[in-house]
Amino acid sequence: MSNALSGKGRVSAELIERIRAKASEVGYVPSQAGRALRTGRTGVLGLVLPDISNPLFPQIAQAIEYAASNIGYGVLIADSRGEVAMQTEAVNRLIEQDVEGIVIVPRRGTRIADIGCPVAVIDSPSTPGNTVAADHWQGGQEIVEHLTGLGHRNLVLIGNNPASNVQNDRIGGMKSRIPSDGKAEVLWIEPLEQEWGKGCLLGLAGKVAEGFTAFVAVSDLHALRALTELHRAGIGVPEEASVTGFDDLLWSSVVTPGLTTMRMDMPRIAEIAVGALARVIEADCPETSRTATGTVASVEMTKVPMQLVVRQTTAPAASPTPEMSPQTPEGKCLC
Amino acid sequence: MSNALSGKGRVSAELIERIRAKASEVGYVPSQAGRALRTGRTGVLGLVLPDISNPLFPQIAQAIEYAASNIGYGVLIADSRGEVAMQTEAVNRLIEQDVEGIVIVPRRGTRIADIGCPVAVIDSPSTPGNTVAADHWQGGQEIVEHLTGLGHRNLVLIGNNPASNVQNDRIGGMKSRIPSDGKAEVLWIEPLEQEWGKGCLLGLAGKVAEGFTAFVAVSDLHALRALTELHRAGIGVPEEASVTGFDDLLWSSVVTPGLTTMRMDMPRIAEIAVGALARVIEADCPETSRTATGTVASVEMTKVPMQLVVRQTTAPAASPTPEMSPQTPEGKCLC
DNA sequence: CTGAAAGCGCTTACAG
DNA sequence: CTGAAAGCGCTTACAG
Repeated sequence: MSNALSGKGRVSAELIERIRAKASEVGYVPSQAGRALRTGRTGVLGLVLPDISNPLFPQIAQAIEYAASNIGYGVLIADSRGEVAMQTEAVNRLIEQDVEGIVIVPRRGTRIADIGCPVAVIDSPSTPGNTVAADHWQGGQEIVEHLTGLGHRNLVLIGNNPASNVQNDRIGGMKSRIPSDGKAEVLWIEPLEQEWGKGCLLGLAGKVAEGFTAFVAVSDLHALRALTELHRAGIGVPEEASVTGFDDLLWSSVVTPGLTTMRMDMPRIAEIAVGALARVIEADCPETSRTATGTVASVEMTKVPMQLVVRQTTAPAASPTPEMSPQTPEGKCLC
Repeated sequence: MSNALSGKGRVSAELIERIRAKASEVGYVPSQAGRALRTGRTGVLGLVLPDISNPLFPQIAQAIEYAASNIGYGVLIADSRGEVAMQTEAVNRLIEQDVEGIVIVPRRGTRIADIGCPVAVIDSPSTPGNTVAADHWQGGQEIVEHLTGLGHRNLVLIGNNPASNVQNDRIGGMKSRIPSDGKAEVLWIEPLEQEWGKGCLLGLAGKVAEGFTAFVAVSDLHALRALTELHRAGIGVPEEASVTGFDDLLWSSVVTPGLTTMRMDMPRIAEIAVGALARVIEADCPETSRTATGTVASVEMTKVPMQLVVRQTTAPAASPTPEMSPQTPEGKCLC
């Protein structure tokens, strides 16, 4: 009977008739609850995010939601608000809500225990038990290659947390591409978890005086800070110094000059994470109803390349091979 | 029997025994699916967001999730990706997933049709059928009062979309507080939906020459743009001109000088929206099982005041009543 | 006061 | 090839 609706059995005139009948009845919506109970499938994935201070939140959440809805899953969010304890609690809440799998962007330094449902972890490739991540190392390499290609030799690398896998990967990649005739200095600008300097300086002007011509930050936030400090010190960007960031946050294209940065391919990352989850869920399901266990161990870790976004904060310092003219902003200006 | 677990009936030794038995069985999790089917309650709310380009996304999502989980609801997200058609589709997807109510942050200019489930709308107070919103008008008033209090008389108001209720409320509020001995000029800086100026200027330096001393933007994004343009033009902020934004986006405290801005009380807004939903859901439910209809009409529109956040981009222009010293950044500096 | 039974809406083997 | 029945896990009136 309901085969008509689901299109399983073979009906012809009946099919159309039934569908009409059902559809006309004040908009029949085939309650997920009943289906869920019967099939053990809820069609819902959980998404656990670290905390609001992560400016990538929107990109991640949107990408996961998109990838999930594309293959017919809903996404239940849970925010761990930066506390490790909350992260576990968030996971439990999601499980109680019958999610079939969980995508988790772990809080820094957190290991994900083997909970009783499939899990996909999005973090740095250096994180053990990870599922998918941007290739931060390669990102670091590319941004430095971009700068050295422009002729820069002396770079200041700016990070704020030596304990972060993501930042270490990025900086490691950067270092690996410093040419033999160049040098790099790492500037860790903040004790962990601390409010940012309000008016306190990093001494970037001094670095310029020392001969550094490029400031390579591990995030756009740091780059923005460097940018404003250089502005204040009267150092022209990109004429006298180049600045780059990471992540291509929303405002990065808005500041003047626009920030050169590396972008993660979040849609791809999300697709892989959600796809991996869907695979084990759909393989697991016929057998074990709602006791689907185990992490997504079968899926080996995937690294997704990052993409260089060249804007106006990078330019030839003393360019032997000028890759592009920073004087020509792409896009027309209608002001 | 299961009364023991739920704590309804009165059992004493039995209670403890049962709980032990259940709890020991590989961690009994009282499947939402069964409960949902029986009670018609899924305990899940939907959240429909406009699109990723809204930098408030994280604040909103986090606040809603927090408010919802506080009163025992989960949050299923749906992103309308900026398309009006997708918004309806997103709502339908959520309904199919048996959400009991929907919080919707509508796409600009969209009216929410009466769908078959309780809805709470978060938008500008000027939007008809709204449930709760920040008091953007009052926000505009306060930011201008802050500036006039510092002695500013000639203000440039910066917006980008005259069709936005939010922006109009903010600018309306601003205008209403321009003193009789002052003047205000509105600068609409962008044709709708257009890529931002990459290097193209707003002519802010000219405004300064004309005697304007404060630039009051409807969003931090615009303020940041103004800030960088003034920097480039060699105009000191806040010495020669003050700049203010709106929304207190993440990076607003990071730029140097920190951006003075108005902040929405998102936790409060979320609490009201979710609370309104919960009220009609829980009132509605005993009678109509899963056919809970109607919008949250019973809840009259609520305006939540915005809060001034003073940082370093505002200062006395020619201050008759200096409210605070901008030279003293709050917070210690450990650099 | 406690335990067995009915039924929420669905799907899917199973009998007709 | 089609229609009636069983059962997913829960809750809640109802009989003992």
